[in-house]
Order: sequence, then structure tokens, then C-alpha cells
Amino acid sequence: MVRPTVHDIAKEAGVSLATVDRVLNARPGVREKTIAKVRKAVERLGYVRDTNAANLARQRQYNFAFVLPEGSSQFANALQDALQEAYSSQVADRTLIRVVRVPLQDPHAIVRTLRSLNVNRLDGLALMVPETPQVRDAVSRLKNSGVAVVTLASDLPNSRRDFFVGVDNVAAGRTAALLMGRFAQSAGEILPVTHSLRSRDSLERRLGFDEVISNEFRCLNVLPTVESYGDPERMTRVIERTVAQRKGLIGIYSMGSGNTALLDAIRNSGQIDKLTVLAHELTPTMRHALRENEVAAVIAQNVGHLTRSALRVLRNLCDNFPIFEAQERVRIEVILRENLP
Amino acid sequence: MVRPTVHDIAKEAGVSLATVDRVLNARPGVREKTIAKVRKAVERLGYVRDTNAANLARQRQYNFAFVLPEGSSQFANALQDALQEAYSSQVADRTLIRVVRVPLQDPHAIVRTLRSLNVNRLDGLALMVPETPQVRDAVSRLKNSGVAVVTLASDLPNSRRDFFVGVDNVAAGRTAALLMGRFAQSAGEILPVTHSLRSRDSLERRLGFDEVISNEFRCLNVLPTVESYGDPERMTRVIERTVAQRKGLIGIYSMGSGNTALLDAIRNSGQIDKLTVLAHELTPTMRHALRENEVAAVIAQNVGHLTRSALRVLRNLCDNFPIFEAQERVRIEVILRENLP
DNA sequence: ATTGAAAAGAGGTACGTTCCTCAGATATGC
DNA sequence: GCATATCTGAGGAACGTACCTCTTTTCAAT
Repeated sequence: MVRPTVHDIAKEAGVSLATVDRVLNARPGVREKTIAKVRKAVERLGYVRDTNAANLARQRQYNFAFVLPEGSSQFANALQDALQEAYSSQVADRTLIRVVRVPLQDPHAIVRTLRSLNVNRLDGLALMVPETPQVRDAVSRLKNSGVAVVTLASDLPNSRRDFFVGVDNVAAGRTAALLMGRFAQSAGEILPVTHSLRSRDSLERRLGFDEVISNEFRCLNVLPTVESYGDPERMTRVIERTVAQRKGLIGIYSMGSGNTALLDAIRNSGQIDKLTVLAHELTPTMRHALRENEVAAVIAQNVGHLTRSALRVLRNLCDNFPIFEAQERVRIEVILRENLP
Repeated sequence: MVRPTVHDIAKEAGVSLATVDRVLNARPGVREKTIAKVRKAVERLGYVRDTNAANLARQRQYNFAFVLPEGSSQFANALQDALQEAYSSQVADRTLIRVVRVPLQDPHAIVRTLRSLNVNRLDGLALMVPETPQVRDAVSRLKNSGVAVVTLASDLPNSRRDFFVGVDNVAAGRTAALLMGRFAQSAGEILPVTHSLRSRDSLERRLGFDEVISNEFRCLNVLPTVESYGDPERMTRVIERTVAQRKGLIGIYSMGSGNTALLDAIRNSGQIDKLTVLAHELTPTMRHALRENEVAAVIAQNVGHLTRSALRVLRNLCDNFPIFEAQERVRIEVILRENLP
């Protein structure tokens, strides 16, 4: 009982191999009746296409680019590492990946980069940048050139992007709130921090966080969000001032990047072991802070899943295949000191 | 810049294609120096074997069996579903999987099942059963017949099994303890429950749990473990009695299966919203309980990962390939109401 | 120098699919 | 009935690797 091949189908349907091939690959030039015959034979024999052989023969090359934030972003570094790993394993076979890093705070530089991509040599693009009108336009241009576009981790909901790969950030914020509420041993104030609320992910997390806190943990009071705009010194100043002045402060919720500076500031305030600190993304900094009990929990998304999902979606978009949304839903992971991977 | 092939390696190393093939597939008949030459060429060119072509040419068929607990185990059902899914996707191609369910409480039935496996038609076995001397012997027999054996979710550490696929259950217990300690709003007693401490996973979780509670949460007192031995009525009786009598009870930690009966019992006690309940494995029962706020958190392992990992490990064992332990380390997931997948 | 085993080369076929060409068949419109 | 367009058939060449046989080379021990 071996697996049937296209040859078996051809014999069973009483047609030639070429016709079977045309039917299986939905190429034109076959009558409806003949198509039905082949379909029946496929069903009767339980034929399943051998994807190994198909991929080998097809020799399809996917050219993808990943545009990620530049420099100090540990999360982006982790993503790039995951891509490298996908590349050297079989996950990314027949796909060429180019990673471009762009400065987060400079929308024009981002757009320049997006413009510089050679759309003739590009099948798909994965994008992790803040939402600005210029970026939306650039995405529109790429879509017009027939490039598949997915947003990664941070969505651009009003752009023409094809798909968003990443966690539901509202739910991530809700998860953070639930943890904050349950961990808190008394009433008090919570300070939300991020590099910028222009980043869609931060904004959505804040929404989710507020929702749960205001519905279920009335004794907690969420302060206005502190934005650092990627400036460590600004972060340090604001945190030190707030911690010193706000005597009712019991927790800090970091919704974006820049956690290294944030943690340093909290440490300097001398209050780190009195505060419940929650943050996102499992970077080396957060890993260390978890071990030291400085951070209560980290809400993370698995960068390996993220990259694999992005690649899968981009490939399917290129081939006009359907996307199985359930499979692409990235999980919200809760990392504590004891389940650090 | 296309991917290099074996031909390119042969040219680069200055040897013939046959020699490259011998080196890549670890066949004998090549001098150390030549092996080194080929290895260098592989590295210089960044050669990665095209697994599509390799699998196509190899025509290898793997025959695997999965022995899982019978009947009511929702976790085992989830595992079987995950296997089915792996089977119908490309994850399990060229592998034949047979699933056998055995009664957990009957070591002799388990051994009978293991004996009934035709070792000539079997390349590998994944096993999820409690640890008994008879099972250890059966594993030994299978190993003598050249069958690769991995334990799944629940380990058999003193057997001759090749590998354990599953979470570090001590760490899972520690994670539960950390959550229990942080969630608890006052001092009090914690009741640990399981179907049987003979199950290696329950035992280890209890160890990890006690470690963290006794080191860090002195105000919590862990009671002796209640064992239900798979009997729902016994479970109901014991739980109802304990909840009624122990006024200081603030939490319940379920380390094993049988959570449906456990939850029913707690519900009947009328104390469910005063108790912090933690349990393992994300079954439909637990999913519902999380949504209803009856359970604070579930510590889970991803059954998809588990099965994929088991398959990968079994295949590598069959081919005498190395196992990348880091990749096979299954994560301990913390599931709350808000990050339910 | 001769021998012999180990090492390396040369060349081939096979895996199942894709995709191509070219020829022959069938249907359609006039 | 004939031209024309549309289907279908036949055959074959790839894709990259595995694995086979049969030679030839290498190199150390005699």
C-alpha cells in the first residue's frame, strides 16, 4: 500500500500525465468533464501531492525583505537571530531573506528605505515600524507593485497591508492588567511607560490594560503614560521624579521597548523591590531582571513563531493560497522567573 | 547567489561528488583529512542540505507508535488530535503513526500492549505511562529489538528510554508555587491534589512546588497530597471534607489529571471564589474554568510542540542523528483568562 | 618493487513532481 | 466540410540528493 503518484492518477482516470498535471495545478486547457474525471481518480486513490517532490521540481524562489527597528532594540535583534535560524534550517528553504534595519523615530528614513527596495526582485515584505501616514503610503505603493506585505508585531491597521503577524496586543495588555491586579497586595497607583504611544502595539496594550483594571481592579489607579521617545536620559529623569513623588505608586507597566534604561532608573530610585514591574518581550535585559526578582513577569511573544508565521503567510500570499488564521495566531506567553526558557 | 549544491561542494573541496556524499551521510571510506576538506567547503559555501530533495531520494518510511492513556484523559485526547494534525500536514510525512490507548491504572495491560507491538514493523515508540518495574522491563525489551523509545510528558528516568520529551516538571511545579505565592493575599493552607503520585510528573511537580513555597512563601502551609486514584467519587468526598474542615485553606494545586471531578467538588463546596486554584494542562474543562474565573491560572505544555518534538526526536534517533536538546526543550506556558489561545 | 586494502573518482539511475514542446484529437463556428 | 480554436496526449528534461557499481588512485606494509 504505497502512496499513489500522478502516474497512478493518470492511469486511473484514463488520461495522460500532462492532463493530470494541468488539473492539479489549475492550469487552463482542460474540459470540465475531464477535470471531474481526474478529481474522482484523485479521491478514489486518496492521492496526496508529495510536497517534497513538488517543491524540488518547482524551484520557486521567494525573495522577502524584513524591515526592523535599528540598533538598540533587543527585540529586533532577537527577531533577526530567529530569521537567521529559520534560514539555516529547512523552515526557510527556497526563500531569500534580506533584513533592513531602520531608525524608529525617523519616519522619513523609513520611507526612504521602503522606496529603495527593488520591487522587481521582491516578492514579499515584513514590516515592523510605527504607524505614520508616510509609511501607509509607502505600503500602498508596494502593494501596487504586487509585493505581499505583512506587518510584524506592530500593526498598521489602516494601511493596505495583507496580514498582521503578531499577538493581539489588546489581549496582551489585558493579560498584563490581570497579572498586575492579582499580584498587587494593596490599593495604589500604576505607572504605564513606553517609548511612544504612536507605536500601535503600545497603544493597544494600554487600551487592554485600562479595560481590565477599570473593570476588575478598582483599587488600582492607572496614571498617565510616560513616553521616553527613545531617549534614555528623559526616561531616567521622569521615572526618578515619579517614583520619588508618588508615594502611592505600587507598580510599573512597561508597554514598549527601552526597558534597560527603565530598569536602571527604577533601581536607582531604591524602590525596585517594593514595586510590581511588568514588561513585554523576553530580551536579555528582562531575562536578567526576572532572575533577580526585579520584574514580576514578562509578557512575550515567541520570536521563532513570529518569524515562521510571517514566512508562511508571505509564501501563501505570493502563491495566492489561503491563510489558516488559526495557525497564525501567535500566543501571548507569560514568563516568570521559574519558567524562563 | 543561489544555494550551493553538493556539486558545488565537490568542486570547492576538490573531491568527487561521491566523496562529498560519503562525508555528508557519514558513510565510511573517507580519510580524516578529506573529511575536513569537505567540511570546510561546506562551511565556506554555507551549504545546507536540501531536505526536499534528500527526502525524495531517500524514500525512507518511519513506523512509529504512540502509547497514550485511555479514555477520559482530555490531555491524551488533545495529544491524539495534535498527532492527527501533524499527520495531515507535512510535519509527519514519510512517517506512519499508530496510536494505542492503554488503561493508566493497570500496569499489566500496559505491558501486554507493549509486548503486542510487532518490533519488526516498528522504528520508534513514544510512551506516556506511569513508572512501574514492568514497564521499565518492557522498554528494555524494545530497546534490545532496536526500537527507539521516547517518553512523552511523563518520564521513566530509570528505564532505558532514549529521550524524554516534555516539560521540566520540577520547574513547572516551581512556576505553580511562584504564582500561588504571588496570588495569595494572605497566609493560609494549600491543598495539593493529583490522581496518583506514582505518576512521575505529579511527583516532580510536588517537589518543585514545595521547594519554592518553603523557601519564599513561609506564610503558606502545604498540606499532604490528596490522591484520587482516578476515582471521581473519592475525589469529591475528600475535597468536600477538606474544604469544609480546613478553615485556613486558601488554595488548591492540582498536579495531575481528573480536573473535571475536582472542579465539580470545589464548586459544590461553595468556596470556589475564595480559593486560588492552579492546575496543569489546558483541557476544555480548564479552558471553561479559566473563563469563569474559577481557576487562577493553568500551567500547560503545548501539545503541538510536544508531538512535533517527539516525532523529530524519534526520526533523529532512527537515523543516528544528533538531537538538539535546546530545540526540544518544551516551554512551560502560563495561561490566564486573558491569554487563552 | 610488489601487494592489497582503503580511499576516492566516475557515472549512472531513481525519487515524484513541474513544466515544456510538439503533435494529434475534438469541438465550434461559418 | 473546412478552417480555427481549444483540448489532450506523449515524451522528456529538469530539480538536488541518495545510493549503487565499477574503476582508479593512494599509501603503507611487506
